[in-house]
Amino acid sequence: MTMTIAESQELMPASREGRTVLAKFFRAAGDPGRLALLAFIADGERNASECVEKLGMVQSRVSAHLACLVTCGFLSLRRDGRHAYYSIRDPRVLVLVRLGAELAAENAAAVASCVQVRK
Amino acid sequence: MTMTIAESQELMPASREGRTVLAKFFRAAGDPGRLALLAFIADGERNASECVEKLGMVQSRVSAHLACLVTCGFLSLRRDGRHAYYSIRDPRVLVLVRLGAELAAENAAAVASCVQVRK
DNA sequence: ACTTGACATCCGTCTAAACGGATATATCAT
DNA sequence: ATGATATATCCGTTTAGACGGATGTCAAGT
Repeated sequence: MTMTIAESQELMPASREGRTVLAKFFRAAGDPGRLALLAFIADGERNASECVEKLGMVQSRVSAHLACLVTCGFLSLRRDGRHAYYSIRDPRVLVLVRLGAELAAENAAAVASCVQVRK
Repeated sequence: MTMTIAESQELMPASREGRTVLAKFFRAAGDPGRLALLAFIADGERNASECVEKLGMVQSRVSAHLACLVTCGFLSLRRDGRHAYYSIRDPRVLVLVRLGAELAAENAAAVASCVQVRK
């Protein structure tokens, strides 16, 4: 059985549903507010109010974004009393974001000009 | 000057505009159709009609998706006569997608259930 | 028990963006 | 020159999703 180099390690799920999940995962990273949260929390565990204070987003937005990042596997949640503490769930999350940042930065002008993804 | 481990290598741009670009970049990867195109083209250089034929998307969609992937630095474009040939622009693109696929797969059920990112 | 503070959820509004059909452009063949 | 084929662009329609305000829930302090 022959296979190309690209095939030799599976790139992504072959099923439609698998790709849909992967697309959702990437879109979870595809919001500036959520990226700002990731960056802030990458610095160390943070609770929700610290995030609100630091990022100057309204509390309901921050809460929803954090919930999204937890559900999609970027953050983990630890509850303590009335506080909710968020931290990076897996170091690979940071690897992914760094790699994306690297590739995006090399193309920043072009990416910024993309009309399909406008904002 | 002290810094945390997370800070020791820059995670992402600190500026609002930089994060916006990064968010756009991730959203370019955040569409099932574009992911299917990436997977197909990862197998080897393809022209647009091959993509249309293989993926069963309408031609206008495929064309727009491919343009987006080129602009955002996922694919490179080579023109030959009336054909447009697309290939993966940088092996790191595949690394990024694989890593995303890995993380998404570990959380597939949760990701699928995320209400912030619905489909 | 009541209040306060932390967080989550609901809701209406508005913009982003996916979609497919139609059309434009450009290249090649005859 | 004409027609056919490959790709790109335009457009209207529809859904996804970001946003902030209001409200709900739940734990701690008094």
